[in-house]
Amino acid sequence: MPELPEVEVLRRSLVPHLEGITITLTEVLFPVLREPIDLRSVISHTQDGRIRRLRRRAKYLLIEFENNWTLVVHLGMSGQLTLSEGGREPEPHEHLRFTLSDGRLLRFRDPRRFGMVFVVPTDELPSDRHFAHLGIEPLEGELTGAYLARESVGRSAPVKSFLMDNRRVVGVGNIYACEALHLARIHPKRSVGRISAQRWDLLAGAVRTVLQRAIDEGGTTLKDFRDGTGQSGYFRVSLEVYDRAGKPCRRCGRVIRRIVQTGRSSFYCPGCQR
DNA sequence: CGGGCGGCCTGGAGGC
DNA sequence: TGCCTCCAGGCCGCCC
Repeated sequence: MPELPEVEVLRRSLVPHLEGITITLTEVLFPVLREPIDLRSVISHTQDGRIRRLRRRAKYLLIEFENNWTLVVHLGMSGQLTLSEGGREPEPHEHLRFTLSDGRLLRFRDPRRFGMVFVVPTDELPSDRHFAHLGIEPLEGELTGAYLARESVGRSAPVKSFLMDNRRVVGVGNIYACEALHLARIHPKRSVGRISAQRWDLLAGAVRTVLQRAIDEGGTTLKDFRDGTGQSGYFRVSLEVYDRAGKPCRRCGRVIRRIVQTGRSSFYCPGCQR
């Protein structure tokens, strides 16, 4: 599900509801995720804690408490973090829930269990093993063609895998890698060793443009993405290539193709992308 | 050592 | 209707 835009949309949707709020009860219903939830530490550092602010790093949502601990949530492929006003009946695949001081619930559900939930002291977050190797944030001014060109020196990987490698740039997953490459008119299989400086500039701009537009549209809901209040995103209708195999390119009319690269589907236009 | 691949899970779609 | 296979937005570790 969630690439950078979806996590950012989730974060923004939760800010007005969570910042300054106190958690009165933390309950772990089903601790089994890819990394098991450490009940003791999650409960002891969030229950009775007051949320200072919500941040994001890469595809991780960071819920920072005034006790200087941070609750880290990763949605994996199918995770959802939603506020609910209704009853307290457990929902399907509900792993964890927080009761807020106003009585509402913040629920974490994740059918496929690729998500992650853990706590870490806020000042130790950068050196945590989930974060230490991460590359730059694409929307914070550091992503330039020169940076990408520099990072690609001595490599031969296809540009799509390179874009999705979070040691270089974070937040770009399968959908937005395909979309950015289409916008920059680069074939997903092109080797990073054979991309000109001008084309790197174009690609850096395309990544930022695509991510920003997706945020503006509330993210991409293919199936199950919802923000913290249950809203779907609308960027799906703006996708130019992702999941459009067999349909015409809206820019040149050629038929969009699907290929498989490192086990993932890549969608591209054989007319525009060389 | 860069990079490709399998594995982790459930559920929905489509073929027969 | 039911059973099977394939596929899905991420990430890590293993292996060549």
